[in-house]
Amino acid sequence: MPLKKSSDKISRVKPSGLKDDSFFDLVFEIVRQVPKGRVTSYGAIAAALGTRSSARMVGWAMNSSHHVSPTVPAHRVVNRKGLLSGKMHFAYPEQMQELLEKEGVKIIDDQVQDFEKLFWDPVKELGL
DNA sequence: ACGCTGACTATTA
DNA sequence: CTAATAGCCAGCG
Repeated sequence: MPLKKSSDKISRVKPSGLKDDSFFDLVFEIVRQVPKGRVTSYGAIAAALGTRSSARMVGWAMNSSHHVSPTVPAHRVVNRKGLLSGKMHFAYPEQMQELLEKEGVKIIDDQVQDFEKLFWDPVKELGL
């Protein structure tokens, strides 16, 4: 892969307004690849990046996804139980469920129905 | 600079 | 099955 060593250490800094080529961008790319009407989990994304234990950072990355373009379908990312744990971080909590249902995903009491069937595993689908 | 928090998960009891 | 605990690491007071 083309490496850009502008410094002796890996860049994790955030130069004023400039996007960083860290973990965060990788998360966004994977989330954008989630097919419509499917969902995935934070842990699955973290695992695809090789940082299974850092599932929390995936959620944190989602938090940054708001000011990233193109739009990141963060509503397709739920926790491992299929619960819409991140719904309260959207513009308004019901938005996440609305978007999912619009894509054909059934949700009852913040729980994705047929979660295992709709689950899209990036590790498996991307062949990692 | 230190400590707490958090859109999580795997492990253990 | 549920409940409690540890690990994870970037941001914020």
